[in-house]
This record gives sequence, C-alpha cells and structure tokens, in this order.
Amino acid sequence: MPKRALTPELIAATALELGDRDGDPAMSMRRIAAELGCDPMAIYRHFANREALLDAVADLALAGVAAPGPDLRWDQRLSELLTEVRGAALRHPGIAAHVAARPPLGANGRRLSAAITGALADAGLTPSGVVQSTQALIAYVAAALAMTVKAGARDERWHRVSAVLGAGMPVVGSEEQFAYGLRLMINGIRGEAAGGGQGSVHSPIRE
Amino acid sequence: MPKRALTPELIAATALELGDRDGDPAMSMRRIAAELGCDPMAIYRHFANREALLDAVADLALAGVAAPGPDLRWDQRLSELLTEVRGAALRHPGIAAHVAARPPLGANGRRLSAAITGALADAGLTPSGVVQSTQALIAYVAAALAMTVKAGARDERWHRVSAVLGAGMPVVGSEEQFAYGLRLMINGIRGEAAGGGQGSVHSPIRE
DNA sequence: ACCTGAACACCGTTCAAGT
DNA sequence: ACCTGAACACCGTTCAAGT
Repeated sequence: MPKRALTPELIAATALELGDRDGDPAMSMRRIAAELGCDPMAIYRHFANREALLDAVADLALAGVAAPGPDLRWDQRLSELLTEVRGAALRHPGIAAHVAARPPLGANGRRLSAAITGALADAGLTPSGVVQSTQALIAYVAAALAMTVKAGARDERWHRVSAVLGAGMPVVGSEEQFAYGLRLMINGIRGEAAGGGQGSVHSPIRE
Repeated sequence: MPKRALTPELIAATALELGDRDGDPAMSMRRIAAELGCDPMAIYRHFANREALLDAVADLALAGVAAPGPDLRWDQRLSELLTEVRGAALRHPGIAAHVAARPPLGANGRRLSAAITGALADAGLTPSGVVQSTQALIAYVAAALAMTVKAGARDERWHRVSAVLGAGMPVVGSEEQFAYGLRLMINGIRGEAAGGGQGSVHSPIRE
C-alpha cells in the first residue's frame, strides 16, 4: 500500500478510526504513528502536541451533525441538536470522553455552538442569558456524555449509582435520562425567557 | 520522623495533600509511595488499583460538606448544597477533575446524594423524577466543575470560548456561570413538579 | 533545513525472588 | 505467608545525530 502524504486531516482521521476500533487507549502518539506507518515524531510536524491532535479528532467526530433548520421552534431545535451531538459522539466511543472534556473550539464545535446561541436568541433571552445558557447546555451535554461513556464498557460503577438511588429506574447514562435532564434545562430556559430576569434565584414562578 | 502504619485513610489523605500541593500529575502511585516512604506496591495492599485509590481521595475531598438543614426550602437546600460541593472540590484542585469524573459512591458521595434526593422528594417530584433529576443535577455539577478546573490553571482555551460566544460576558467556569445554570435546572425541576408530567418534552408551560 | 530515532523521564501493574 | 523491588510494557516529548 502506498504511503499517503501526511496531513493533519489524515492523521486525525486515522486516530479516530483507531479509537473506534480499539478504544481510547489506542489513540497514543506511538500507535497512531504505527498505523500511519510513520515515526511518532512526524506527527509533531502537524500538531503541537497530543492535546492539539485530540482537539482535532474530537471536532472531526462532530462533522456529521447538522444544525436543525429554522422551521422548528427554538426548543425543538435545541433538543434535536443536542441529542444529535450526543449520538454522534457515542458513535465514536474512543473519542467521546474527549469530546465531553474539551471546549468546542474546532470548526464543527463553533458551528454547533452558533446554532445553540441562535436558538436561544430566538427564545427571547438577553444577550448575557444566551451566553450563560449556552455554556450551561454545553456543560450538561458534556457531563451526560461522560456519564454514558463511563457507564458503558465494563465500568459497572455508574450502574451501582442507579441501585443506590432507587431500584427499577432508568439506567444512568441512558438516552431517557439524557432527555429528562435536557427537558429540565430547556424548561428552565423557557422560564428565564418568559418571566425571571436577573436576580430570580430564589423567587419561584409560583409558590 | 517515625513511619506511621499504612492505612487506607493515611494513603488517601497523603494523596490529597500531594495533589493540593503539586497538582494532579503528582498523584501517581510512585510519588504517593515516595511521600509515604513506602514501596509503591505497598499501596496495592489497601487499594485494588489507582482507580480505587482516587475514588477514596475524591470522596475525602467532600468530607467537609454538610447537608443543609431541613428548615430551608427544597430549592434553597439544593442550590446551597451543590454550591458547597463545587466549592469543596475546588479547594482541592488536584482531585477536582476526578470528583467530577466519577460517580458519588463513597461515604460522602452517598450522603450528599441522599440529601439531593431528599430535597427533590420535598419538591413533589415522582419517584422516577427524583432519581432522574438527581442524576441530571449531579451531571451538571460535575460538568461545571470540570469546566472550572480546565478554565483555571494555564489552560486558556476555555477562556477563548467566552471570546467566541460573546464579549464582556461572565467568564466560563465562574461561580456566576455556575449559579446561572443551576438556577435553570432548579427552575426546570420546579416546572416539572408543578405541572409537567411524563411526556411534556415539547409542551411549554406557557406559549 | 529537514527529518529520524535514540534516549529521557516517567507511568501502572505483574511477578519472581527473597525473608 | 508476607513483602519487596526488579522488570514489563508502555507513555509523551526532547534532542542530538544523521542526511
């Protein structure tokens, strides 16, 4: 097989493939290099360090996620988009934890963040509310994703949480659980947009 | 200095101290052993592996957090408790990321989880809602914590997110940002308890 | 000037050898 | 039976030596 010229794109795609196939410990500089048939140091020509490479791989994992069209209501757009982000990350189990752990600064991350802020602006939040809600939603998706990843594989510890909290309940990390929490956030945002202004931390909508 | 007898408690306390002082890469089996003046393998007498040790250390970091008294309203109890959990974790920067990354299965974690479920039960949620909301809240706190930890140190990448999302806004990982997201969740829970039952994902309280 | 790969300074964990 | 520490199989990254 002819050795293709090394590019950032090829390196990231190879790392993603390797992670999908053999799990995230397979995404070491050495093993990625071996898969590419090059010296480990050759990768450092294209990425400053492992962190930078994983940023690119994490962003690549979100490439397939499309922002929902503007014909949907803001809350539907949000829940569809974030559910798809979660799904896309889970389709790449090797990098999912990294997607959850790092800020969405890549091309796809910025594109999807912009879609979130767009939906929130349509919800009628203040500019400050838009930014803060975006960050809160990203935080929630990241955490739910991290939980799902940990609950998967053979790490049964998160399953024990379900046992501790209550029997017969939706399993930690399930899509059901994700949707529930997302609904809480969106309902909270709706309340914020409708009534509550700045200092409503302890003032309920109705007592 | 006389070498104290090795116990799980002493090992965990030493690891926590080491993490506080020199950051989380200092919490390696080898360096903890060096600090204790023992062979690295001696730790494996008391913990199955590094994961198990970090579980204990993460739980220890939450030892000082007290569950708020029952004289407060459920929503105040929640926001006080979760704010204190975040604060306690941040006081131990070495282990904060691990607190965020693992399920609250230690003694303190279970104690605090129970306090959350107690508050949510008082809010009037269904048993299933209590469990799912608990998990969603834990997810949110974990993620906000992880963001704050990453935003600190010299990882300026999360700060760039603020720049991307909008200028002059509360910084990612700030207490302000944390409180805002927490308010969203609590308001969402209030809505869930008051009106919305099972399938209200797309049915707003008011249109 | 560019690239390679040996070497450095680490890891977590296994396991054989010592007491 | 218990404990020690050498050894295994790795890391990410630096840097000197080669072309």
